[in-house]
Amino acid sequence: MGSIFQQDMDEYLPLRDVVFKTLRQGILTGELKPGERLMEIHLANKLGVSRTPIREAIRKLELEGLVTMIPRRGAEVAQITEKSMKDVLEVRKVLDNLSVELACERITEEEKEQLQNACMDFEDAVKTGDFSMIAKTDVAFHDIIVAATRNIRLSQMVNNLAEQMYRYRFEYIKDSTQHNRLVQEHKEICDGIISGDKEKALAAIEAHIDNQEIAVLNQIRIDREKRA
Amino acid sequence: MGSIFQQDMDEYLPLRDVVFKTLRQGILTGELKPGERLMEIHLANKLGVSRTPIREAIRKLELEGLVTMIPRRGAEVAQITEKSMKDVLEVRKVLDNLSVELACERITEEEKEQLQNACMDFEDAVKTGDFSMIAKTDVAFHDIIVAATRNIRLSQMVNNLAEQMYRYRFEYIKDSTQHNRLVQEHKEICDGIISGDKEKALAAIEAHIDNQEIAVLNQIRIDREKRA
DNA sequence: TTAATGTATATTGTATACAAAAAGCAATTT
DNA sequence: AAATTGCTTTTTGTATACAATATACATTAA
Repeated sequence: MGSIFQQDMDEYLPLRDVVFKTLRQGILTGELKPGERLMEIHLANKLGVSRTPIREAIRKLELEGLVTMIPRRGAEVAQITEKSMKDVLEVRKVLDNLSVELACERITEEEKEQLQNACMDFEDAVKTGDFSMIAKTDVAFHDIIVAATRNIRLSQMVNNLAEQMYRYRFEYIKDSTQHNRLVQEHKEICDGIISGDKEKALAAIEAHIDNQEIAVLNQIRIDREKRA
Repeated sequence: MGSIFQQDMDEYLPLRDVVFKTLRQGILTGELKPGERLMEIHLANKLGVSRTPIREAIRKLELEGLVTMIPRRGAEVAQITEKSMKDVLEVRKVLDNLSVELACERITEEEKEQLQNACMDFEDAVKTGDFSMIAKTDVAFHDIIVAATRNIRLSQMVNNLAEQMYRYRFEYIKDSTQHNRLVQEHKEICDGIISGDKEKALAAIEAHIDNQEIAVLNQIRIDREKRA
């Protein structure tokens, strides 16, 4: 009994969180472009809520670094510059290394299975060529790794940093010449963690991030040239 | 000319930010205790503002990890557990290492001077025994190091992590048997960075954090025993 | 034409009002 | 005595109203 009620309870989310997720999604997919102003009344009308939840959502996005506040002028979608992305990557490298290291030490047998499956799901998604599926299975794979660290704060921080780059991920994923390499990198990370071979896993994750760095910085330069 | 106007402009802060800083300060100093509920009307009356800025400040504290939200029940000051502190420290270690490493590479001559001065200020503060002065000069010292990394995001993250431990810092600083060691550690970090000797600086910062870890975890156990 | 000024409009900042849910408590029942 | 029910109070969640500021645009003067 009680299943429907329980379900209803679980599904309850304050509007501010719904708005928060919606706006974040919009920023990460590029629907809301860097520099675009986030005007409260406009958003409120669009989402069918009042200004209050909009404002509270913006406060959180502000701390996440996805929007920039200008006092008495409001919020705008944060610009992505080469510098800001290099800053993110500089931190991400050490935190991803830490994640993999801890995951090697702390992963459970159950999670090993999940990781193996996620790795295969990603491979399948790449084969189908469905971009949104590729993106989804990629996130799922990395989520299992950070969860295996047993460190919630680390998970949050790594996710937040990864998020900053999701804004470029579509371009990255669309480049199908990279696909085989991506699958190969995932497999090596997966093998390394499952076999507890830290060195192998670390080398693989480092290569993985380095390649992302090249792709993202390249994309930024392309975007800049387009504008110029 | 225009100096007063300019000053007024600089001093403008939305109430939400004033409230944010006030509440954060309250949490870090322990005036607001872990588990204590943050009731909006009560805080609004106490600070002489309406609920709106209070709510927006709480949204930010939520993302900083200083308050915990319970839907339809409101916010409370986040509990500090041994686990949560170990999580923080695990991340802090690698980010502090990164900070020192980058600072070694990127610090300017001007900053070297500032660092040297900050190091001496800290020594002086310790000699006087003024706790709030010790805390202040300690923060100033570390601020110079993170600023020297030229990585704003890293700075924010390190500061946020350090913040989590400020909640215990007073106990730590009060223990005067530690003072000489603290000064010594600061000196070694300072020397290492100024001379560009990464290994020395890294060894020193690691020892510094390790000692803080011992002190903080110890304090948590003491607090727990008090409660029991 | 450019710069400056004034006015209207749009937008944020803050306060308040109203609705919905949770918590506390007393009366009642078992 | 313990549990349950219903009522009251408190508190959050959301919407709206009002005030202060910034922006845009037209008008005027140099």
